[in-house]
This record gives sequence, C-alpha cells and structure tokens, in this order.
Amino acid sequence: MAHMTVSVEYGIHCLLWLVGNDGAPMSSRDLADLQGISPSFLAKIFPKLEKAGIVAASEGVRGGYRLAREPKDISFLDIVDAIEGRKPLFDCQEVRGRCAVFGDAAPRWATSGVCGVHAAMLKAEKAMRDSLAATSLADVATGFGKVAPAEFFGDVSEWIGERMSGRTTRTGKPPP
Amino acid sequence: MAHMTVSVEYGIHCLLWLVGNDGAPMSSRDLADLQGISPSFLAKIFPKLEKAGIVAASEGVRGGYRLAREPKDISFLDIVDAIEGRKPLFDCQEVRGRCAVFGDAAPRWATSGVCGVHAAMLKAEKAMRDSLAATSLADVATGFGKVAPAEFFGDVSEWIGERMSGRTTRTGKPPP
DNA sequence: CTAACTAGGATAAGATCGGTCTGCGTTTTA
DNA sequence: TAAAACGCAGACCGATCTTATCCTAGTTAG
Repeated sequence: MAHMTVSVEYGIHCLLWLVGNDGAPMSSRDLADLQGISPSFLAKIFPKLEKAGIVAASEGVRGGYRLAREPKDISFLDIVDAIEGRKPLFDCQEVRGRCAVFGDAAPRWATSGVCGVHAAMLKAEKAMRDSLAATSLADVATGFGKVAPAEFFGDVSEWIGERMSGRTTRTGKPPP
Repeated sequence: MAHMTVSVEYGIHCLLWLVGNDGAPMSSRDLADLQGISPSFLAKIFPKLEKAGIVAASEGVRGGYRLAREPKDISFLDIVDAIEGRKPLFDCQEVRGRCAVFGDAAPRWATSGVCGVHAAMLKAEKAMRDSLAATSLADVATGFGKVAPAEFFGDVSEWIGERMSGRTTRTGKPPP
C-alpha cells in the first residue's frame, strides 16, 4: 500500500534508548553501534529530529542527543513527520476535471470542493495519523521495560561505560 | 508519510465510470481518452483489477471491462490492494534483537512476540485499512451523481457513441 | 591541541514509479 | 477471410527515492 522507511524505525528505536538514558546525552555513533545500525546513516536522521524539536543536540566532545520533551509528549506521528517530512498519502491529480466532454475548461460543478476519491483517501490518512498520534514514546518504552530483566539495564550501562572509558583512558581507537 | 501511487487514482476513477455504464463493457483505451490518461499506462492497471475479481474482461473487437461485482461490494481497500499488491506499511527489521550487549544470540524475552514499535505501526495500518474498507465505489459514485447535471450523462453517452460509430462505419482511423 | 562530537554536502547502488512500445492471442465485422 | 479492435504480457526507459558511505567544516571537553 505504502511504505514507511527504515529511517523511521531506526529513529524510534534510538529515541527509546534516550528515554531510558534519563537526560544524559548519547552520541549517534554509540546509538548506532549499540543497535547494529549504520552510524553514518543514523547521523543523517538525528538532525531531522532536532529540527523538529524532538531531541536537543549538544556539540563537542562528550556531546550527543537527549530528548527535548517528555516521552509521553512525543508521539509516533511527531517522529514520522519529522523524519519523512509530512508527505500526503495521496496526491490528487484532479482527474475529474480532465473529462474529454468538458473540452478546454471544466465546469465549476465538476471541480469545486474536494474530489470524492481524494476525500476518501484523506479520511483514511487521518485515521492512520490519529492512530500514530495516539501512541507516544512513553507507551512503547514502558512496554519494553516490563519484559526486560533488571539485569539487562545494568549490562547496557556497563557497555556504555566501557565505551566512554575506552575513549578517555586510551586516547585512541579501541583494539582490533 | 507514505505514498499511494497514481495507478490507484486512475483505477478508481475508471471504476467509477464503469459504475455509471450499467454492465456495458468499456475498453481501457476509451476510459483513458475520456479522462486524459495515458492509454498504455492504464492498460497495465486493468489486468490487476481483473485478477482481483473486481472487473471482468471481454476480449475481442467490442470487448472491454465491466464491474464483476456490485459497486457497493467493491471497497477502496479491495482496489488499492489489487493495484498496489498489499505491501505492509512498515516492515520490521527486528532492530530490538540486534543490541550489542546480546552478543551473538538475543535472549528470548527480547525477540518474542511483536516488537512494540511494529505493533504501533500495525495498529495505524489497520486504522487506515479499516477506513478504506468502509468506503465503497457506490458511496463515491452516488456523491458524484448528485453534483453532475443530467445533461452531462447525455453528453458522455454521445461521446462514447461517436467513438463507436466512428470505428464501425469508417473502417479506418478517425480524420486528423 | 587533539579527539570526540554535530551538521551538512557529494556521491552511488538499487528499487520503485510513471510511461511507452512491441508482440501475441482473441473476437467481431466488413 | 482478413483487418481492426480488443485484452495480456513483457521489455525498456528516465526520473525520483531509499539506504547508504565518505568527506569537510565547525564546536567543545580534557
């Protein structure tokens, strides 16, 4: 029917990590490596989220991204629109006005208002958008928190810690 | 967000003409010329509608397409699926299982069931599909019938008639 | 100063989309 | 009986989108 890009999927999963990170910024590279995503690709997604006011960036050495709002105030619709750029589901070509019997100019009764076909698509689009707007980051994050064992969050903190220390103590690339 | 192809738009507008044609077959070429659509392109859309059981084809010289079911039993969802081929809105890459701290094998708690992100998208997709399923060809056709003046349908019949007679009496191409 | 960050542009492979053209089989009709 | 009008299938083409990768420039902590 239509396709939602993987950029959206990557973006949402990253934001979910930021929910659990409690205000501390995470770099796009760390988020990518943590999830097995292409770092350079992810680096192109975050600026879009920042422009939309979903995350806040801090530049410089220990910089990264953090959520700009509370998770419950970030809907899936916000994210999708930020990343994919609010394109309409259907863009009407105004076929109704092209009827051959009209000749050059279509009469007003044929072209006024919204095309019936278009209207049906707008309704469907609205239904989808309403559903996305009703789902927040917080909703999905708490669902995840329920299935993940407490141990897991410790492991993740450790993984992040290793990265950090590896960078500050060794002053170089990690061993191959 | 996502995009519905113009093939769907063309297809639906053609089907609406078939609603008004009351069982008599119309050729894809006539439907294209009547609406200012590329005939060769439209010719690629109709076989899909036929395979889906939405229209019935009659081959040969005075052949064409007619609706295979009643307009009220043809939903927009049927048409979209027939033409675009029921692709999912979102195809989950299972990012949740790729977490670096899992190492090679992700634990079962992380990969069982439907991913929370995926679930949200499925819900949105269902909302859209439900909306499309709730709209039938008949709904839109009657809406059109209300705004079109009676005169119009006469003009269209005449236009079709001219095409037919032009083809049968002159045994050749129409004058340039 | 340097390494770790973000921001943004250039580029490229692959897929999809809108559209054209050709060739083939079927059916009516002159 | 042959031409013309039809449907069907596939090859092709250019434009655009998607998913990357790489490179440069600017910013900041240690």
